[in-house]
Amino acid sequence: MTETLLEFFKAMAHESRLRIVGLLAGGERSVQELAAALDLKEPTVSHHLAILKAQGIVTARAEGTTRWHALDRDALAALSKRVLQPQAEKAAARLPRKARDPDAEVLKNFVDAQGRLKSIPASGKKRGAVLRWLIRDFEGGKRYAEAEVNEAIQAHHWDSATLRRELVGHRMLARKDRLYWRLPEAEWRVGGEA
Amino acid sequence: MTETLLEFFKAMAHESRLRIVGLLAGGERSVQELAAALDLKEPTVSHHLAILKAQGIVTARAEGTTRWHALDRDALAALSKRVLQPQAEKAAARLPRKARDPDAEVLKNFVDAQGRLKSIPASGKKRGAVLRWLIRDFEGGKRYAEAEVNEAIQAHHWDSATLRRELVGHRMLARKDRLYWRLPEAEWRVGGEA
DNA sequence: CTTGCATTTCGACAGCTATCTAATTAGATA
DNA sequence: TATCTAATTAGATAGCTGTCGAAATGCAAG
Repeated sequence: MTETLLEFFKAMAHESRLRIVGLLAGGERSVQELAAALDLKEPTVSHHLAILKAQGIVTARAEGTTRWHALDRDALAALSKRVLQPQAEKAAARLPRKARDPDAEVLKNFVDAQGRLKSIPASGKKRGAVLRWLIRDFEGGKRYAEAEVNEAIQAHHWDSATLRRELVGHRMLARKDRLYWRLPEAEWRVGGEA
Repeated sequence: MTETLLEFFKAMAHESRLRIVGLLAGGERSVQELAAALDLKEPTVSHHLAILKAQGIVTARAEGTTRWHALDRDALAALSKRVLQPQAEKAAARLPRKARDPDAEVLKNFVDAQGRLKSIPASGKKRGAVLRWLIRDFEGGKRYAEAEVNEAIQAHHWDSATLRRELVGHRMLARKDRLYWRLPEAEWRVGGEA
C-alpha cells in the first residue's frame, strides 16, 4: 500500500502511467494490449505497471502465462481523500496529552488539536516545555541528517530552522559533521521544570 | 487553473513542492522563510513556487518587496474530486445522441452512457456507424500525431490500434509520415448508410 | 538618482528515469 | 524434455528537471 502521498503523486505523474490507469478503468488488460494501445514496448509497460502495483493502484491476476491487470478502485478512493488533508496525520499522532506531564498545562495553550505549535513561546519556562515536547520525536543513539531534523520539526511548526537551533542551543540536540543526535537529559540546559 | 490531471500530479510529485504545500497549510510564507525551512536557496524555491502557481495551487500577494504565498484551498479541493473520476468527462461530453442521425439506433446499442464503446461491431453496417461516430472527433484540415489519434480514440475504446487501422482502411483517416488527417466524406469507403 | 533588499530569471551541471534491445524467467503444450 | 509464448529483468542511453551561483528585475527609502 502507498506509504506516502509523495510516492503516490510520483506514480501518477507520468503520461504513460496516467493513460494506463485510464485504460484499466475500462476493464482488465494484458501487458500486450496495453503496449499496443499506448504504442510502447512490453518491457516499458511492465516497468510502469510495477510502479503502479507498488502503490497498490493496480493489481494483477495470472491466467496461464498472461497477466490481467486491473485498477484497485478502493485504493484510489482512499488515497484521494488524503489529498485533502495534507500531512495532518503525522502531527496528530504526536499530540501532547499524557495527563501527569507537568508541561501539559503549557502545551495545552501552545499546541493545537492537530499537533501543530501555534507559536514559539518567548519566556524560558514555556519555551522549555515546548522544546521538551519536540525532543520526544528523536530517539537517543540515532543519527539524523539535517533534513530529517527539519522534517520532524515541521510536523509541528514551519520554522524548523529556529527551533532546530534552539534545541541545539539548549544542548538537547548535538551536531557534528551535518549529523544530529539527541543528548541525554542530564546535559540539557533548559529552564523551567526538569 | 490546472488544464490536465497530468500537470497537477507532476506539480505535486516532488518532495520540495509537497513540503512547500505542507508549510503553506500553516499560513502565508515568504520565499526566504520557505528557503530556510526547506534548506534550499531562494532561486530553487522560486522555481517550485512558479510551478505550483501555474497549477493554481498557490497564490501570491505582494507587500513591499516581499511576496506572501498561500495555498488556494478551493483549487485543491476541486482537483482532488477529479482524481476519483478519471477521464470519464472527456468521453461523456461526446455522447452520440442527436435524434435525427440515422446511425443513432446502432449507436444506442454499442455506446454506453459514459460515451464508451462497449464492443466493436463485426458487421459492415454497424461498424460503419461506429466509425462515422468516431471520426467526428477529428477536424478536417488538421494534422494529428499518432499519439493524438490514439488518445482521441481511447476516450471511447481501449483498442485504439485496431480502430485507428479501421479508420484508415475505410479512408476516413489518411496517413503519411506518421501524421494523420481526416478525409472528406466523399472519399470514405464505409458500408451502410451514407 | 543611488543604495539596499526580496525575488525572479538565466545558464550550467548533475542526477534521475522512461525507454529501448537483449537476455532471462515462467507457464502451457506437444 | 523441447518448444512456444507472455512477461519480467538487466543494461545502456537519452531527455528531463531540480539545484545552484550569478545576474537582472523591481520596490522602497534616503
